[in-house]
Amino acid sequence: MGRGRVELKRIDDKVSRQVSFTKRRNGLMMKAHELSVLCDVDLAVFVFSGRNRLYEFSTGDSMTKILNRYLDHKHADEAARKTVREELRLQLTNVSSADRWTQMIQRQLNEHKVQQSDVTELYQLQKQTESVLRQVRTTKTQLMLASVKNLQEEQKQPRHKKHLMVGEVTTL
Amino acid sequence: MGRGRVELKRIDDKVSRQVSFTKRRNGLMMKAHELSVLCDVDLAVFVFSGRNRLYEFSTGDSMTKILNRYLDHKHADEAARKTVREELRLQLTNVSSADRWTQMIQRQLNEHKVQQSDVTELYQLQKQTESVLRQVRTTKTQLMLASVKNLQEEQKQPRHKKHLMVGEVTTL
DNA sequence: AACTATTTATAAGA
DNA sequence: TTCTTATAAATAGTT
Repeated sequence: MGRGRVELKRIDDKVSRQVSFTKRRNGLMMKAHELSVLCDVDLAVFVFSGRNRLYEFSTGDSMTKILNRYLDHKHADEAARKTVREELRLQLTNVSSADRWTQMIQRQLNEHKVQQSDVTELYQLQKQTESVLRQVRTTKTQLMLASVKNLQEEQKQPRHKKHLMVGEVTTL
Repeated sequence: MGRGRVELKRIDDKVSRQVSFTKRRNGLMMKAHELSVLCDVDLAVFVFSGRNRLYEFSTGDSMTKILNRYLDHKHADEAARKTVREELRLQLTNVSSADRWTQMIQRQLNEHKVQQSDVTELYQLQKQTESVLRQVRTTKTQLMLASVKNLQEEQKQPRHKKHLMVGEVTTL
């Protein structure tokens, strides 16, 4: 859909690849949204950029629910994993530390100090919250990438590590 | 991309909806594949049909493995994560100002603890942080609107310390 | 399941 | 980078 014919292989030119990435990523998300609305279905899309950024789209249901649904499909016939899955669902349903954290912050906002502050102060607070958000996103992405890397290595020679350190990602 | 214009709402006719679903689902998967190859990125797409059938695409089938791995390690990491959560909660309890909690969260993220938690949990944290951010923005907007209204009523000159000029509102 | 008339997406160019 | 445009590609309605 452009002036040239598209050959299905990695775009060599870095700039073209980046531009194409942005355009096609937006196109994909739009298509996903249209599909979900027009055909009344649930779906989810994750895209990881080369710069370790996560772009995602999912329908009404939270990503957590969609992932659970996905896992249900994947392991519906694996009895061995049923217990784990149930635990996961319980944990996700229950109030977690993150919930408590949020409630704490919201209480902070609702109580005295912050509401009485002026716009400039709130602007600072917004920036700080955005900063936290970026870190959470980055951490999440790094974790997922670490899983990928670990997986690749494990396919070559099995490890016994229980989990991953983010530091391992840097060599990707 | 067809004879009629597309209106973004659920297709009423069941047959048309099913046909569109098949066509657009295939299109979406194709687009996802092209994006991953052309731009050399990892991605995953899940689509659930109305009959709860799963259609998926992911690069190098890594997403399935990542999620499986996530489940596999859920048990092993549980104990350690619980400790971290409790620690985090205790520290947050003692936080009194917005600055303090922001710094606290950031330190938590920077140290190895939260980074060892799983992706889904971080996703929850992200969503909740976004929720806080929305609340901060709303409060800020309300304050700004109040400031504007105040300015108009006062018909005063240069702003008061806690007020903003109208022109500034749009840039915050 | 094929076929096209059209709309839509996007690769290049400006 | 953002916008414009020529063209390829997707697809809605039809057969």
